[in-house]
Amino acid sequence: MRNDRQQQILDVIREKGSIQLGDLEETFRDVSSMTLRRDLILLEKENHIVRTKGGAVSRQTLSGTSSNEPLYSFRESENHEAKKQIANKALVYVEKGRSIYLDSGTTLMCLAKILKDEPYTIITSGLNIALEILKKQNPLVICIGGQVNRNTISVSGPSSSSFLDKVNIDIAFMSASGYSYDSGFSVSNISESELKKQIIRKAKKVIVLMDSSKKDKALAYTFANRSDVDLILTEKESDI
Amino acid sequence: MRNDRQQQILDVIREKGSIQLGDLEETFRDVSSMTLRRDLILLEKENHIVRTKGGAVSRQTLSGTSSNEPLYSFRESENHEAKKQIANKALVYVEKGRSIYLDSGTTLMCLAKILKDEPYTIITSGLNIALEILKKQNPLVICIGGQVNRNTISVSGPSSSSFLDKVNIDIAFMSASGYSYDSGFSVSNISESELKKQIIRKAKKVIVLMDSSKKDKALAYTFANRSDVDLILTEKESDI
DNA sequence: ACATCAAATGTTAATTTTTATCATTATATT
DNA sequence: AATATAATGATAAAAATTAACATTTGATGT
Repeated sequence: MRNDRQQQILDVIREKGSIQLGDLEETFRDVSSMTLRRDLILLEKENHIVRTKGGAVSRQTLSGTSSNEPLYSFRESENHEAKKQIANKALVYVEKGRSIYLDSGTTLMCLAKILKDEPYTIITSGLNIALEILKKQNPLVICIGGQVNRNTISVSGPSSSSFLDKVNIDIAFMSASGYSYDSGFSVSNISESELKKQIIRKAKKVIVLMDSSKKDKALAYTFANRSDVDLILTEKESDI
Repeated sequence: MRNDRQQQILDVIREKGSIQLGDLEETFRDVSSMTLRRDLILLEKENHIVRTKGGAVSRQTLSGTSSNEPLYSFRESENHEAKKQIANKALVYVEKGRSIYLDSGTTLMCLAKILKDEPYTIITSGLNIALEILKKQNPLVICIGGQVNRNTISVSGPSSSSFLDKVNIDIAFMSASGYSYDSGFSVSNISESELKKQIIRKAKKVIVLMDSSKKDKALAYTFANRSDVDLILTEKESDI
């Protein structure tokens, strides 16, 4: 129904909020602009985006903020089953008493939901993730400061960096918008990329949670190479 | 800034969710299509719509499935009516383009909800307040980092302080748990008290929003005296 | 391996929409 | 009334979209 490229396009649009056709042409040099155009037409038919002149914007919804409701409407989240599987795999690596970083993103939100209510320190850049963990009684929640991105509901920016100097991270669970052998792990937002770099430098152990649709994709900003991370968890049997 | 016709166009787009330029031309036969086009450009600049090829869609339908959701939909907290009154009084002091600090607390949440969707920088320690402001299109949202308090859903702590060094605050809207002539403004949590102190030092103008039930109460930690703040807003006629 | 079909993609011209520019008309200000 | 300023109109140039058809790719059955 929707192929890999189309999924990736949707991911980028959701992350950035909007896109220009020219940007897509640069990212997907191996297909014609007409194909990309057709991809956008499909995504618009599926009601995920609205096409504009020369591009498209995301229809992604911020739903009610009564702190009990999830911020993303999860039924619409793609690959939800895969994400739940990945989160379950990650659960094994979460140890009581540790200092744990949870990146932003829907996969990490899945992990946040199923985390045991035990005393650890959860550090996160995702506002919705912080609120989710707050529902539990025992974890200490630390939210990174910075400018909030409307699309990812996560903070980043220069002020985030200095904030991180002071915290220790035992284990970091990271997300990525794309991974390829040549480009490593990448996202489409530079300040989020910088934040991720810094997290990875600080963390003693780094685990990337990534459903397989992200594989062989390269986005604008690489934040890590394969050798920078300790483990990649996917929904497939064999992790990369 | 926005004329009658433009307001009418926006109303129609919001009601129908989207519009085609042709429909507008039929409705407004007395102006040229170029003028209607310019109207749409203006409305897009104001972030109320997104222009598409041959028309436009409302940002409300873009970002909200439940456009019917009432403005005040959160649970009635204690003294809710008073808080709404106070928030309305505060609204007058909010100027476009400024850098504004919103403290945590339900009164400030009231203010967050009724803030106009205009371009200012909102700095806040309240995670729920940040999320509320994020629903709007224009404000830049900056969230302070730190440890999150489960009861107030707000951040504070040593790391918050260094974060604040880098931001400027034109006007700070503060809350308090108690006020008395002798003890000044007080709260019951030391790190929140420290954060408030620092905010007040940095802000060019300080306004305290406080329903009258807080009067003549003193809590453990004083963060300011009457002379440290410029204005106190209450639900009563005469502000203190 | 081959033929065949269907789906996906590429190419190009025609069409539509948008932008840019400048002329014109309204509105306000002194 | 004179002048400036803003809003609108008209039109050509530019850009993006669509439509139509050609080509490639990938799967399937023989």
